[in-house]
Parts: sequence; C-alpha cells; structure tokens
Amino acid sequence: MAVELHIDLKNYRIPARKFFSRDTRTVAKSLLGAYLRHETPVGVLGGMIVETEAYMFSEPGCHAFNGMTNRNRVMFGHPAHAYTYFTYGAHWMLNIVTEKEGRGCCVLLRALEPIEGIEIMRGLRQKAKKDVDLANGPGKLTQALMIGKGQYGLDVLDSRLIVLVPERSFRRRIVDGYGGIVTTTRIGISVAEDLQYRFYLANHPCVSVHRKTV
DNA sequence: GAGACGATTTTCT
DNA sequence: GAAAATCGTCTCG
Repeated sequence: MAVELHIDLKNYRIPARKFFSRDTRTVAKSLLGAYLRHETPVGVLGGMIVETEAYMFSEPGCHAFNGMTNRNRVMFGHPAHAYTYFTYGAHWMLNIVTEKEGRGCCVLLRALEPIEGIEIMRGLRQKAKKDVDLANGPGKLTQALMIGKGQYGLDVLDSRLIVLVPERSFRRRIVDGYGGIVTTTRIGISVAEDLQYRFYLANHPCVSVHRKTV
C-alpha cells in the first residue's frame, strides 16, 4: 500500500557531527527517513533515504578491514564525510563515514525516494521505466544524483552534498507510515554474510530488494 | 517474478 | 591477474 507522506524540508535540519560518530548500525538505521540533497550545476537533486547498510572496520565485508589504502583513506578520517568508490567497471557507490576518527566505518546508501529534481533524474537515468526505479539501488542512486569521484571526501554537513535529518515526530510518522524498519543481511557481498547490517523502510516502493528477515 | 549471466575498469595482491 | 558493497537483459514459467 502506498503511503502518501508529504516530505517537506521544513521538517528537516542538518544534524550535529555527533549524529555520525555513533555506532555504525545505529547511524545506518537512523538515516532511514533522512534527506540526501545534492546541489549540482544543472539543479538540485534530492530525496529520502529508504535503504542503508552498515560496514564495520572489524568485519571482512568492510573495505577498511585490511587497513588503509589510497582508495579507502577517507574512511579513517572524520565522520560525516563521503566515501565514494567505483566498482564492477560501471558503478559508483556512496557511503558516509561514521564513528570516531580513525576507526574506518561507514554506511552505504542503497536507495532513495526521488523528491527534488525528478525531471533531471529521468534524463540521467534513461533506463528507468518508472520514477520508482530512478534510485532504487546503490549504483542507480549515484547515477540519479550525479555522485561520483568528484564527491569523494565531501563533508555532508557542509558542502554541496548534504544530509538532513527529520524532526523526531516527523521521523516517527515516516517510519510508522511505512510499516517500520526491516533488518536483513547485506546484499552483494560474499563474506560476513551472516551479519544483519542492512536496514530499510518495510513497505517503501523504492527499496532495491524486499527480502524477508533471515 | 525469479534466476542466470555478461559488461567493464579500478583497485589491490 | 582476480575480484568486485551492481545493473540491465535475457530466459523460463
């Protein structure tokens, strides 16, 4: 059942950096219902985050597990910075660094409900048959929002790429309206497959894969 | 609607 | 040189 919730930016604000320095799984869950907004030369692109995954430095699914490399170095910096990387020869992924400086944890943003700049997104994602398909996957999300190498290391509290969080009561309406939060194992990895580090809004149409809790 | 598979290039071993 | 935090297309039912 579709839930008609008017997402108004008046209900959102930029959080303190402390929001991102908490436990990565807590941050991943808390980001459901948050708003990702990218000011690009062709217009503002934005939407509500509906699906995330946590990556902890202490488990092999995480790029930081084997220490710092040139690719992942931003993960070891301050929280709330963007970690973008390229994979499968075609796709960019967008993560946000979490926990205390030096730990190497992040949250992968996997899916978004398009809200601002939908016309532009349609041009950027011509393969999408419906608007629901504009950003319902990590690779699609970055393509729809023009996120890639140029956004590596940006501070999502103070840059052209920002994350806003809903007020407490509004967030409750979002989460309840979509039937709560589902926790599952992560998608597309071949290690640490038992960890339930994926979170999404239960009945939201823009979630990439609706998988029952394992 | 679900499962199989190829594309393509960066990164690290 | 292999693997990769994916996507779109194809096939079958």
